[in-house]
Amino acid sequence: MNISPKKISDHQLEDQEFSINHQKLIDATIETIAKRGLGDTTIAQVAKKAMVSQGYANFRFKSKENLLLSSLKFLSDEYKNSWQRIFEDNNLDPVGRVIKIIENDFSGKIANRNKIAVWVSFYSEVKFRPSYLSICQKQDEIYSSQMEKLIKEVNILNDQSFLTPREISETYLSMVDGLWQRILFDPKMYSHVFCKDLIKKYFRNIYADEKRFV
Amino acid sequence: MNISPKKISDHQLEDQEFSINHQKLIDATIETIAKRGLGDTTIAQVAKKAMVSQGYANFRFKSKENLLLSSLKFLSDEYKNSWQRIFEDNNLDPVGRVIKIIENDFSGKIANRNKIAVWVSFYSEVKFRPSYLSICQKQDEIYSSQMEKLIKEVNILNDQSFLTPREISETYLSMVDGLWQRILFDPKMYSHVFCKDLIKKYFRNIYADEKRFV
DNA sequence: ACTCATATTGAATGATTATTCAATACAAAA
DNA sequence: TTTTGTATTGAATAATCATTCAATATGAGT
Repeated sequence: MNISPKKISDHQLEDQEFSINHQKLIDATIETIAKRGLGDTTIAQVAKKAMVSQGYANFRFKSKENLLLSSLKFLSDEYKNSWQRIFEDNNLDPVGRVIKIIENDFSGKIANRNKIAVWVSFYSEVKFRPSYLSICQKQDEIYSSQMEKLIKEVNILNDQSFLTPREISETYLSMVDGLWQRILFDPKMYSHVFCKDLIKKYFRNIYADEKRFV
Repeated sequence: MNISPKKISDHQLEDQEFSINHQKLIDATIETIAKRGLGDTTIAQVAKKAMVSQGYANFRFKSKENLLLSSLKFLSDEYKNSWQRIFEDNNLDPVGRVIKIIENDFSGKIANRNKIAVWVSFYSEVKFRPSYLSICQKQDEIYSSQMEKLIKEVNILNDQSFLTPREISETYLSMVDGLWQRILFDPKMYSHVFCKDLIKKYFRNIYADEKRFV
């Protein structure tokens, strides 16, 4: 892999959003990474899958690095939208929201093997590419703080004194990351039902009176 | 008499293990992956770090793929040795062993940022390289079953009826994977102490009478 | 129909890198 | 010392790819 980054302005970046080819290329990038891995993903393959010429793909995104970055951003935004909606849902009580969050984190749309493969590919490069880190980290901080706030609300309604909201939230986050990774190894064993049940049992154990954590 | 350099007998393969250069190259491979990432690791860099010629590195390991595989195997064995010893330690009672396992999983030798970076690099390729998967998976199965057995012993001595040993063990394993990954993002926040305390609190919550899980 | 600006192509370029192998160093035996 | 087998080198090779860009297509405005 040999990437020479080329910076583009924010304005140019916004203009990109209006092109149909822009999204076609991002989709093709994600599919290709999921199928062959980040290291074996070439512009030629992505362009072919998106049905544009190789030269065009490079021209549109200025560089391979930028295409990858845009794809990560897209995935990151998609995920964020899915949980943001739940945290802000006033029709649900705190426990109802926690359950929705769990269900979302292991829904077919989010926790499927292809998307996880892409996530893990980017994670693995985070240490070497500050641009990846900033996208992932920023999102994670928001998710993390929202989750902690939500647990705080749950704690008010359900007596629970030993563990702090921070601790419960961090435990949840690390379990999700770990289970996602395990889905890659053995998707049969780590089925969505298995993962959700495991996490719900964790909560059930903390909030013994709350029957909704089956 | 014309022996192809590609085919090496089992005897010769064992000889490899005794070669100083063999280990020098594996160490250099791990260092290079930790520093630059799997995708940007070249034979030339590894050879330079190991202070042998580029041609030699390839000759010795037959291919780059094989060098990477051998490095993964080495890391895997090193980790396995560290926990195997604890599971078999008869001087400790079950809870004592659990605590040692936690301490080992977040010791400086195991959970340092360089080694985690290498692990995650290989994990991210697992879906595309069956040879990586078989090494990682086999080890994980043993660890997993040993852990479950250990928790079973703990359960006998400490009253705990709601969660099965399997569930507790799976929760632990996923938390470790998740926390390791998080150490890559933010090693300051996810310090060894923080990680160990988080996991101990999990156990303390399950086994309320067991004071050793601080 | 013509002009001009923009979109898209695809072949050429140059850089990188795994792999090969003839040449050489080395050391042990004779 | 000479011979002989093994260890190691490093330069050449061939393959892969990101990137460039001159050429061409497209389509809107006149």
